[in-house]
Order: sequence, then structure tokens, then C-alpha cells
Amino acid sequence: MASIPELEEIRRNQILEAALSTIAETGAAHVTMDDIAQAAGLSKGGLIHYYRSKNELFQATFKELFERIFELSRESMAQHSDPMEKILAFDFLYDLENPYTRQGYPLLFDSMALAAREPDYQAMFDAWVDRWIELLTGAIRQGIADGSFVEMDPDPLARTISAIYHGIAIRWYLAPRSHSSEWAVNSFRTAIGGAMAPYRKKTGQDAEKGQGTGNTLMEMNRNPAA
Amino acid sequence: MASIPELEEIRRNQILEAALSTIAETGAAHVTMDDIAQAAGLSKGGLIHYYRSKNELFQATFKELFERIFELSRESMAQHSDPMEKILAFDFLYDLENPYTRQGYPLLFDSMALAAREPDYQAMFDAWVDRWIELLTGAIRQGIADGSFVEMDPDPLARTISAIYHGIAIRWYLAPRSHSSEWAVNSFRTAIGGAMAPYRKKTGQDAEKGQGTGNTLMEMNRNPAA
Amino acid sequence: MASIPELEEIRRNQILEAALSTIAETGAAHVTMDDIAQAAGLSKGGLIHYYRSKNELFQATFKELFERIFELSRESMAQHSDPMEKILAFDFLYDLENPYTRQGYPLLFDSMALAAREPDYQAMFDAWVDRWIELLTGAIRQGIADGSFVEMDPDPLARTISAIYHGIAIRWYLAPRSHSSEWAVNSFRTAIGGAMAPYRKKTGQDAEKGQGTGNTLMEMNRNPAA
Amino acid sequence: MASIPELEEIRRNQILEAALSTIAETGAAHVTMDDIAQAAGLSKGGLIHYYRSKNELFQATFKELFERIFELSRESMAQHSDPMEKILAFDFLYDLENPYTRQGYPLLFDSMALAAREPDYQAMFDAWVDRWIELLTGAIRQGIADGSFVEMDPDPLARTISAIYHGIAIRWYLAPRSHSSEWAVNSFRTAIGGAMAPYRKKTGQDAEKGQGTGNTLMEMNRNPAA
DNA sequence: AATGAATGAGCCTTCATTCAT
DNA sequence: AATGAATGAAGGCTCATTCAT
Repeated sequence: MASIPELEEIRRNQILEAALSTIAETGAAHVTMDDIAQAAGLSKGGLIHYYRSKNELFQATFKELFERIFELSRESMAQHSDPMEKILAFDFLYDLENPYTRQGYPLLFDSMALAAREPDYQAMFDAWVDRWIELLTGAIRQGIADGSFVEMDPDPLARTISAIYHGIAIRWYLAPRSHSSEWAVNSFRTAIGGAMAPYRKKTGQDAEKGQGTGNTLMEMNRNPAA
Repeated sequence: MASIPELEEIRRNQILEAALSTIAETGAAHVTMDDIAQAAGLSKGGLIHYYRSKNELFQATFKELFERIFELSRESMAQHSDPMEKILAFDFLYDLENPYTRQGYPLLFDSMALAAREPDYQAMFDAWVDRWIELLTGAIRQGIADGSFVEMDPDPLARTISAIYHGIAIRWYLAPRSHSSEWAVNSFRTAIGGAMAPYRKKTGQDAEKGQGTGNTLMEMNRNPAA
Repeated sequence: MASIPELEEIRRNQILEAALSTIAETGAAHVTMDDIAQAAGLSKGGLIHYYRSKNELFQATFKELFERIFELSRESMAQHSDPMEKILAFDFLYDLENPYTRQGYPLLFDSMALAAREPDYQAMFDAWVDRWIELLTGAIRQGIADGSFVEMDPDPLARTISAIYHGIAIRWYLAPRSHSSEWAVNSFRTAIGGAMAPYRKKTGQDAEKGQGTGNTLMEMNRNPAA
Repeated sequence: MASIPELEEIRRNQILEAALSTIAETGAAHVTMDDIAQAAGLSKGGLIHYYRSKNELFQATFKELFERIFELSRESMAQHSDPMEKILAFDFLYDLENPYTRQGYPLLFDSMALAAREPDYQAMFDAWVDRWIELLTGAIRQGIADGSFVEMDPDPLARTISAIYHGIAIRWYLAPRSHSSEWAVNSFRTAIGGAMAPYRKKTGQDAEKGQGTGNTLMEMNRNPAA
């Protein structure tokens, strides 16, 4: 019975995976236990064996969601060493080829609708934001340490940056007719570049280039295309 | 029977009002036709008389929601004549004393969760964004015309600005433990100030003040308090 | 809409009737809402319209049961004017031709199993007993007043008498193989006669007859038949 | 493997013990196989290994119940040598300090609800009554033999006596608010004393005392306290 | 116009039973 | 012998929708 200690773990992952994808597809408001069970390759009863109620399963699922989003962010930032690059390392947000991204959006919308009314979900959302802020303040502190940013309290800035990401990503996902991925990428580079500007030390190069924040939107705007 | 057309109008408003408040309270996922009927002072049958199905009523309700939010934005901007002031005229977003604001957030979260999956709601959301963008591009064009902003395509900038509002407002509402109203107000002034910077013509005064965008966060960050 | 005020009353009676007969048949432990709805000629939803939960319906049903049993007892006693006859007026208990009797037994067993564990049902049972005791104390008081019984506190005696009825009825119903109706009738006349004996004033006639309590069991026993 | 037959015995007792206590607590209507398995310190599968179905286990459990009640009665009577004392030897019925008594009542109520509808349980109930009757007829026969009772068929009298016990015990257990243990004890002494009266030979002593049946209720009634 | 009685599909959850290990 | 994972039927309850009045 070597497999039994692992079985619980395997099944729970199987179920969370199924829950994430069915909720993403159908919506937390409409998904049924049957949908999830079927997606997990289990019977309704089998599902209940691992998560005793829909609420318990939902909470675990959204906890998992936030865990995964956090992991994705952490890994994205870890691929860069320059602090400003770390801060701008969220291009994956605008890549629907990435199945995690594609699935993540609808789940995130559900999580916010839940968090807007239920304290448990609000707490999860809050905790996730906190962890994200920690990543960003880490990068900012590194920038202060290496002299590329001025001295400051990194926390409010990190909150602003992450909120900007949040806003642009949502807008981009919900209004694809009018918001291209390019708009999204440029947009947050503009906005974050702007938000960061006062805190960045001007180098000779940057001073010449003006913003030096990768703000391609400026150029785009000055040479309107569409 | 001159009163019948009026009655229809009255009843429909009564119902939409009830739908808005009950959905805000209970959530689109859980609200029932009974809840809404009761809030409207009607019976279930009376409700169905005016909106033949829950879906029809929901669509009308969210249409009304976007209409109201738009009206609120339009009025807020109309109170200012300076283009930059118009762009920054959204302080009402961080005022939960305002019942419209308080009710608006949960409804907006529901609308996004719906829009993330159902084309009808996505179209509504998109259309609302478009009208908001129009307001902002109007202000930007005015700024270009009166010489306070440089020449540019106002549309992408307007989209960025509105997305920033969106992101900060959401973050502020969902994580009240860590995001004060002051953070929110300062945050969007910083971010929008930053995003606008490249497009604003430096006046003598502004040049002296540096950003001149009402960026109180900068000062806050440099003199960390908590 | 003249019928609407009465409809609620009609339906509730219809449902209670259905509940009484289906519970009697199937048992409180196994009867389903569907069973009851069907017996009442309604759909499941229609049933719930009148009784919002199974528990609510069950409580109403057992309340009705005790009401009916009480009414039956009251009427039986009312047919007699002599106090001793009133006390002995429960022959209907041993008449399964009577549909109320036939239905009443299984319901009463369920009510006791419920009362043994759930305070609400215990309270109902208790209240029913109290009302029965009142009937009996009334008869005893009448007997004291008209001089056929000696002075005493009628309450404990009434409780004993009703308990005897209870015991004999139960035994008779559950072990029909060995307890004939005649045994039951004789048995309670014996037992109650015995219990009453000390409190009855001996008349000349009675003194000669010995017991004078209608104790036919004695004769039966002395001339064993089966 | 001499121990295997013993293990079977041990496990079955373990299970019956668990079934008796969980059913007593939770009620036959609501107890689950899991409850019983857990109380027995076994898994669901382990339970099924010994009793192939819930029905099989229930039947065995109630058989065990009647066996135990009978044993208790037998032992109580065996402690007395005088026939009248044997007949009155059921004081343990009113002693909730006794765990068997405390557990026995709810189980007995369940057994009656079952017996009222299912022949198997009715047969068990009937058989239990028969064995009880045998105990009582034995005592009565002894009384006839030693000259303290008159000649008679002891069977109907025994049935009456046991039914009286049954009725008073039930009433006492279900309506504790109004029936004290003293009432119960006095009550069955009164009732049984009354029922026995015609069959007892008057001794000089008894003749003087009147009933001589331990009828303390009579005195209580004549000197009402509350 | 408006009511609310009635329906019935659908959902979450429970639980006896089966079965691989 | 014993476990507990898994099944699936069944039940209580919800709720959008219909319809007679």
C-alpha cells in the first residue's frame, strides 16, 4: 500500500485542477459539484470524500489560485536581476497563449466578486496582495540599495504599481475589442514608468533619453496609428 | 389611460432600483427573483410582468448600472473647467459615505465576473469603457487645444488613465485593511501624474515645482510616516 | 377571489391529512416529502409552499395528531354522565375498525420515539398528557362531588389511570398474536377498577358484589378459556 | 487459529455494544453505519464484515436489546423469594442512574416504532413480552402453590401487570416534568396492587390494613401535598 | 396590472454498500 | 481481518417560471 499515503495528495490536486478549470469555464456562480467531479474523473460522492462541502472546496480552490498566481509572479521576477526589470516583469499577464493566464482571469474576477461580499475571500485576496507587495518592495529596496532609486518608503509605491497592473490587466481582458496586448504592455510601462519617475536617479543616459522607462507609449501617442 | 405609459416607467424604475440594491447586497450569484420583487414592493408575478426573465432583468440592471456610473463620472468632470482637473475629478471613488459609491463596487465586481464569460455583459462593459474614454479624450483634447498638453493621440492615454483608476479603486475596496483612502487618492494622483507627465507642457510654475501633478505621494514616500 | 382566503386553510388540512396517513403507513423515519406531497395531490414545491421544511411539517403533523387524539377522548367521555363511566370510556382504543384508531397507533409510536430525544416533541407529548389528565381529573372531581368517590387529590390517580390505558393499549397493538381486544378491554377494567377501588365509596350493592368495578377479568380468570 | 472463532465473538459484541449506545443516543431513524463503526472502533468496512447490512445489524441489535432487558427482569425477580415481591421487583425501571435503564428507554421507543410497522420487529417484541409473561406467571403460580393467591389462570393477569409496568414507565420517562419517580413507583404499586387484589387471599394482617398492597399512593392522595 | 399558488428541474449533501488492497 | 476509497441512488430544499384568477 505504498500508494495510499500519496493518494490523498494526488486526488486533492486532481480535484483542485478540475475545480480551477471548470470554475474558470463555467463561473463560480454556476458551476456544480457534478461538473467538478466529472472534470476530476470522480463521482459526486468521491469528490465529497475529499472536500466535505462546496464551500470548503471553493475556499481551497481560490487559495490554490492565489498561490499559483503568486508563484507565477515570483518566478517572473526571479528571471531578472535589475530592479526596474523585476518591476516590469509581468508581461505574462498579456499572453493568452499561456493557459495559466487564460484561466486565471475569469477566476480572478470570481474571486473579487466573492471577496467583495465574503470576509473569507476578502482575507485571501488581501493576503495575496500582501505577498505581491512584498515581492515589489523587495525589488524596490534592491534598487535603493544599488543606488538606482532614491531613498523612500517602498510600500506605498509597491501598492500603487501593483494596482496599476491590476487595472490595466482587467481592462485589457474585459475589453479586447478596444485594448490590444500592445496597448496593455505599453500602458503599464508608461504608467509605472511615470509612477517610478520621481524615485529614479537620473543617469547621464537616462537624462538624455528623457523618461528612460521604456515608455514606448509616448512615441506611439505622438505618432498615432489607429 | 394616459397614466399607463407612466406607470410602466415608474414600475420599471422601481424594479431596477430594487435590483441594483439587492444584487449589490446579496450578489448576482445568489440573489433571487423573490428578493428583488420584495425589495421593489411587488410580487414575483408583478416582477415578471415587467421583465420576462431573470436574464432580461439582469441585463437591464447592469445596463442601468453602467449608465449611472457614467453619469456620475460625467457630472464629476463637468464641475471642473481645467483639463487636468477634469482628469483628476474622481475622488468620489474613495468615498464610501456616498451610497452610490458603496453600492457601485460590489455591482461592478459582479459585472466583471459576468463580462468575463458572457458576451452580452462584455459588450456592456466595453461600451461603458468607451464612453468613459470619450469623456477623458474630451478633456485631453481640450488640454491640447488650450496648449497645456502636447499634441498626441488622446485615446491610448485616456485608456491608460481610466485603467489606473480602475486598478486603484478595486485594490482599495478589496483590501481596506492595508489601503487607506489617502493611499488611494495619492496613488492615482501619482500614477496619473506620472502617466501624464510626458504630455504636459512645462509652465514656469510647474518647472519649478518639478512634477506639478499634485503628487503628494512622492513627498509621503520621502518622509515615511508609518 | 372568494376562495383564496380559505385556500390556505384547505391546503394545510389536505397536507396534514396526507402527512398523517403517509407517516402512519411508512413511518416518520422513512417517509419522504415526495410521499407526502403525492398523497396530498401536490408537487414537492407545492408542499414547501405551505410548510417550509420537513421539520416544520412534522411538528405541525404531530401537533395535529395529539389534537385529534385529545378530541376523540373528550368526545368519548362526553357521551357518559356517570363519572366512573367517563373514566372507562376508552373502548375506542381497541377498535381497529375505527380508521382514526388504526392510524393513531403507529403515529403515536413515532411520536414517542421522537419525544424520547427531541425536546419539541417531548413538550408536545407532555402537553397532550396534561390535557388528558385534565379530562380525567374532571371526572374524578365530579365523582367526589356527587359522593361516589372519597375525598382525594385527583391528579396522581388520573395520571395512573391514563398510564394504565397507555400501557395496555400499546401492548395490545404490538402483540396482537397474544393480546385479544377482549383481553385489553377486560385488562384495563381490572386494572383501573383496582386502582380506583380504594377511592370508591362502597354502596350496599357494591359491598355485596365485592369489587363492583366491572372486573370481568376476574371471572374470566377463574374460568380460563384460552 | 484457535483464536479466530473467539475474535468473531469479541467483535460482534463490540459492535452490538456500539450499536446499542449509538442508537440510544442518535435514534434508529438517524444513526448511520459510520456512527456505529466509529463507536465500535472499526471502519465502515470492518463493520460490514461482521454484519452484512444495516438491516441485519439492526435486527441483531434489537434482539440483543430484548435479551438484555429480559435478563435484567429475570435477575430482579430472582432476588426475591416471596411471589408478591417478585411481581413488584421492577423498581430499576425508575432509576436513571442505572446506565442500562437510561439507555434502554430510547431503544425501547425505537423498537416499538419499528414493531408497529415491520413484522420482524413485531415478532421480536412479541417474543420478549412472552418471556416476561412467563416470568410473571411463574411468580403467580408460585403464589397459588403457596396459598397466598387464589386459584386462577395466571396468564391474563401477568399480561395486565406487565402492561401496567409498561404504561407507567413510558409515561414517567416521557413526561418527567409532571411525573416524578415517586409517582411512578407509587403508581405501579397502586395499580398492580389493585389488579392483584381479587386474587390475593386475605390474611389476618392484610384484612386489618385494608388493601395490604403497599398502596402508598392512597395515603398520599388522601393527604394531598402539592 | 398584479397576485401568489403551483410546478419541476436541479443542486448539495447524505449514506448504505461495494471492492481493491 | 480490516481499511477506506469510491459509487450512485435518494432526499430535502431552492428557485425561475407558468398560469389561473
